[in-house]
Amino acid sequence: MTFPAFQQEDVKYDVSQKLPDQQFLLFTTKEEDLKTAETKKPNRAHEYEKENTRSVCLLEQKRKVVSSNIDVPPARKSSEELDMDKVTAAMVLTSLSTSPLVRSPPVRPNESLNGSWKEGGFVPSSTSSSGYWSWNAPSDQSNPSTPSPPLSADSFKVFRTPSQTDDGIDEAETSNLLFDEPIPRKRKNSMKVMFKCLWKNCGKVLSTAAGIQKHIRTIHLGRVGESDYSDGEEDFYYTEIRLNTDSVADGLSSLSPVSPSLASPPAFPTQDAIRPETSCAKTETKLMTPLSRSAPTNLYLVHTDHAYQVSPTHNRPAGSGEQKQSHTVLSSPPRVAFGLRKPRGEGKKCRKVYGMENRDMWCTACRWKKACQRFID
DNA sequence: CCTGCCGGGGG
DNA sequence: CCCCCGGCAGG
Repeated sequence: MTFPAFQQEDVKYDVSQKLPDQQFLLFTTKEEDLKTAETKKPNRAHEYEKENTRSVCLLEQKRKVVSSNIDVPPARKSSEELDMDKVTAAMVLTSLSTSPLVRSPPVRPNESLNGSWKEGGFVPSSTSSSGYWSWNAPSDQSNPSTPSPPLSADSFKVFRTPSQTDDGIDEAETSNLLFDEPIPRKRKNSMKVMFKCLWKNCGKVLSTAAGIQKHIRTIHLGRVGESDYSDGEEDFYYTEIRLNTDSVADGLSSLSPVSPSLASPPAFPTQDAIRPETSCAKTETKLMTPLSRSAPTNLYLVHTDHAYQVSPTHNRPAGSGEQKQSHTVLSSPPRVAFGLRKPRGEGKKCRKVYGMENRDMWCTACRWKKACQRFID
């Protein structure tokens, strides 16, 4: 009698906070559907996938709704963050409008060069719950001053004259060498790496990846309780930017068709692409958003991340690959460059797993003779 | 050989 | 879009 109200309140709050978990519900439900369907109609496997994608979108929307409806509990921000915010916001704007952005070649932790992932494939480590984040969290902690995400400097590759394939390899190697250097000696002074929130109408800029992630997590995703937990989603809503504190020379040099010296991105391939599936992977290892794998691999050749800077409005859904393209561009595709096929996955594929007889159990991609989405290497 | 899957084409 | 499949290329 006296506590009903209290309880209600409690529940309400709980629900909203937990919304993200809805995802699992969706999937679970779907799975059941699938199972029942499986016994009847062939071809549902692929529908399952469709649904899956849809679910993700749904979830996405829900989150947005939640984050805007709920008055997100005052996320705790460090005063540092706040200051950064203001001071840099202006800088960012200026720099954005003045020159093309140049991503700092992120200093890659060795692990990423030969870790559990390779060439765009990313195998979530099963040993730790945070495995999916191997690049993100760790690099952040150990390297507070360096950008962690696979960021890229973008554009110049686009200007390169399409040369033969060997060239690509060459470049990749060169890049790798450069990684060892602390930083591309050319222009590193007075460069500040910041992270900008891409959430609609936000544009917050923080100095650390961790900071921006937390920001997104708490403010936009409405995950307040679990400040540590991260399914990687935040990464979709921020991008790295470089602030030139003293000149514009930077922007110019980046435009120069001949500045391979700069193009020294960590061999950090399409890992982002995996991100979308990260959450799913937890429960459903075999499912992932379409394109997540193949798209990025192809796109990084063409993409200039400007589009994304300007219109951070879109969400990750299907085009997951694109969203993060900005980060991926600079990263030199390991040993593959232009027109070269990607190394070909080696893991089991639908065809092998289910056999020709059960073709209808294959993932859509496999059925279409595309890169398998279910058993990613 | 077999197999993954790109590129391209048809509905 | 969704779907197929020729044919190339790695193993």
